[in-house]
Amino acid sequence: MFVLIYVRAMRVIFARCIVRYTGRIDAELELGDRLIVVKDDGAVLIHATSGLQPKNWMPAGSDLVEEPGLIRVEFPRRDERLEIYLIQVHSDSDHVGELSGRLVKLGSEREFSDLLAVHLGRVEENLTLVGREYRTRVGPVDLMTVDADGCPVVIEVKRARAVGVEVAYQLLRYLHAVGQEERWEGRPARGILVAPGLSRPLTAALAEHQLGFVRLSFEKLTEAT
Amino acid sequence: MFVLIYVRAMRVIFARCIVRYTGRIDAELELGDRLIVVKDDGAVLIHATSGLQPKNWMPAGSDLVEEPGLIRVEFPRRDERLEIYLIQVHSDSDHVGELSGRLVKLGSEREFSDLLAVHLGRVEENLTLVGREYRTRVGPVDLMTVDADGCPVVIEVKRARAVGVEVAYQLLRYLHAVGQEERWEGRPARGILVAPGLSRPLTAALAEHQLGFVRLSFEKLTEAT
DNA sequence: CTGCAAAGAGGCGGC
DNA sequence: GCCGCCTTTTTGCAG
Repeated sequence: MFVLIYVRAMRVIFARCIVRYTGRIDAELELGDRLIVVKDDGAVLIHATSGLQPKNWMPAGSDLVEEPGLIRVEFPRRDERLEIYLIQVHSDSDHVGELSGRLVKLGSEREFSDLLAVHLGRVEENLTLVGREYRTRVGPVDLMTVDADGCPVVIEVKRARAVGVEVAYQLLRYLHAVGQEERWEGRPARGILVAPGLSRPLTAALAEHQLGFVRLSFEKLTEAT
Repeated sequence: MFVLIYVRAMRVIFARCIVRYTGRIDAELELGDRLIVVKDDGAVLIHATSGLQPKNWMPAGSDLVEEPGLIRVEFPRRDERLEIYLIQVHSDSDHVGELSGRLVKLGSEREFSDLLAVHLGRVEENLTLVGREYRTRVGPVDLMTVDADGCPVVIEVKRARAVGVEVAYQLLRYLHAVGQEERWEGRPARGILVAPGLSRPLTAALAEHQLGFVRLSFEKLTEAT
């Protein structure tokens, strides 16, 4: 009797190598010792001995061809190509994984927005939710609402500590689009940013363009409800 | 006689583990087999057997403490913490790298912009360069120029294949700021986007706000000059 | 597939 | 340090 276990393997090579990438840009990684990770879905990573980011990589779905001293990786659909010239292989081993548990995240912006949708009073009194990820011509509004007068109120939610100026213009862009929609029958639209904090230039931009701001963090919202 | 070689090492563990991250969010990576990479600068990566991105990570500069069956990684400055519970270690080895060559990239936006700065004629005739990364109140303009009439012309350069609507508003934001600067003595400012391609909504937005567009890619610019 | 925005984004350059 | 923005961003989601 056999028991079939869904097994996934990855190959890990530590080698002195030269790597060339061509596709979205052209890049050459000069001779050095690197960790090369080849995953079973075609993803490839080239890591140096320091630094968080990989020096080179190829996406999942890549095709891999091996010749002596050379690993070719291709992603034809985007015309990307990676060549790993192996000068000296220090180690080369396969690792078989039989178990792959999920990654569970708590506290993302989506959650913040979900929670805020049922506590609109924390933003302003007498707001009614019209839609989440409400679609406009120029992108989705986090929380589309109307106030007691039936005027549209666009709410943009950010979870990041420091929010930059570009957000004021993101909000203005949505307001511009919402202002052109017929369903509001010409009533003026307002915009409100909800975030834990602002950059100084953003503070100025919000004032200049008469955009609202409510200081609120995910932590504050969860602990107070 | 001793020869001192600057050596950099990284540790590579393949293990069945549970990982908990707390800091910017809270996350739990459930029991599974993962590749754990610990670099000599404190960077830590947790990779599953598939997928390009690490499931968890910690930045370079992190502090690492090891106990039996547990690796604690901390980044106190940002109050981030990672705990790796090692249930079963399949392999654990150190890799010493003696050589670390540079990564040389060709074709980034900076280069595109540099090249365009000396070939302004490809954008429009009779433009004069005023500055690169020209600072305004709301962010840096890629190429600040003036036309033959002394009117300011803001040029935004994008290298990506498909550019989204938000770029039209980035340009409008710069135009708004430039329009308030005294040095132009009230002359009207124009904006031009240079990119290889546009999304359909962006095409509409550029027309609606009377922004210019020049279709040009890094490849085209290099081959034609 | 297109289009847009979030990400524990990371990393760079300027001030 | 703050601030804005580019990235071979990657990833996810909706129409």
